Amino acid sequence: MSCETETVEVLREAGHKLTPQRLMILSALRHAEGHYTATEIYDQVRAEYPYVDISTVYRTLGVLKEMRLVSETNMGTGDTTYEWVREHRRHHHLICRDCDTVASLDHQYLEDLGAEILAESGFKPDIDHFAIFGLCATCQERSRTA
Amino acid sequence: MSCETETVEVLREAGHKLTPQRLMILSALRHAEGHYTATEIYDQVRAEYPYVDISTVYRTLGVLKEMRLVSETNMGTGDTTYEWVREHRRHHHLICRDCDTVASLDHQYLEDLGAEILAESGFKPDIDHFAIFGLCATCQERSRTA
DNA sequence: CCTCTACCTGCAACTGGTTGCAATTACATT
DNA sequence: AATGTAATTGCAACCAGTTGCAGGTAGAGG
Repeated sequence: MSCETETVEVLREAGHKLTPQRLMILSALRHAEGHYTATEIYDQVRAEYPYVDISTVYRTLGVLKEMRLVSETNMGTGDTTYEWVREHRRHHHLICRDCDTVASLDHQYLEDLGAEILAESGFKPDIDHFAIFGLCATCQERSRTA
Repeated sequence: MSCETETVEVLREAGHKLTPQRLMILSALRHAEGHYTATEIYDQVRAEYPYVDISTVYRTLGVLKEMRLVSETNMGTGDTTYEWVREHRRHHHLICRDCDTVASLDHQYLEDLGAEILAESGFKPDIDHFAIFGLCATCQERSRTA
C-alpha cells in the first residue's frame, strides 16, 4: 500500500472516504497495465474480499473518473474499459469498424486539438483516452475493389 | 416516401431488405431534427404500428450506423442518441462534466484532425458526431477559487 | 476514547441494450 | 405468378450498468 500514499491523500483532500473496498479497487487498477472492464476489476477484488458488490465497483470507478485518475473508454466491444491514467504514456486508439483492428494514435494530435479548443472557446477538454472509429487502410482498399 | 427513394436504393444495393418496420424507422429519423434516443424512435414508430419490437429498432439503427447514415453518440446522459447524418450541418459537442452544459464545436477542428490522421497513418476516421467532455470556462473558474 | 454525521456499502429492483431462436418475409430467379 | 433462400422479425432470456434505500463505517471534533 506504500506507493499508494499520494493517491490516498488526493482522494481524502477531495472529501472522499477511504474504505477497504476502495483501496482494493484502487490497488487493482494501479498495479495493472492496460484496460480493464468493470467485471474484471470486480472479479479481482472479489478474490480477496468476496462480499463486494458490483455497484460499489461502478461507484468507485465513477469517483475516480470524476477526479480524472482513471479514464473510461468505449472500445466498441460491448463493454466499457477503465485504465489508470499515467501522465507519461498517454495514448489513444484507432479502431477499424470492419475488421476491429486496433492501432495506437500518438497523443500529440489530440493534445494540439485540445489546446486549440481551449484557446478559442475557453472550454478545457479531458483528453485522456480517446477511441476513434473508422476504416483502416486495408479495409478501405477492400471496399474500393468490392 | 418520395424523398426517401435515394436512401432506399443505397440500402438495397448494400444487400439490405426494405421492410415496413425499417421504412418507418428511417422516416422517423429523416424527418426529425436533432438527436433521438432509441426509445424515442421506438415510441414514434409504435404509434403507427404497435407490434414493432425494440430490438428491431436497435438492429436497424445498427445497420444505418454501419452505413454511416446515422451517427451514434453518448452525450453523457445515460442513453445513447442517434441522428441522421447530413453532410452539410456537421457538428460536434463540448459537454461540461460539472454543470452538464452543452456547447457546439465547429466541424473544422475535427475535419483537420481527421485529414492529418489519414495522411500520416492511412486510417480514415469517421468524424460524424463527436461528444468531447471537459470543463467549461465557468466551472474551471469555480474550481480554481474553491 | 467516544460521539456524531455525512458518506459509503450491499441489496434488490430496475433500465438500456444485446442475443439465440423459430417463424416469417423481401425479393431474386425462374 | 410460383419458388427458394437468406435476411429480418418478435419474443424471451439475458448481460451491463444505475438507482433508492436502510443499515453501517470513516474520520472529524470534542
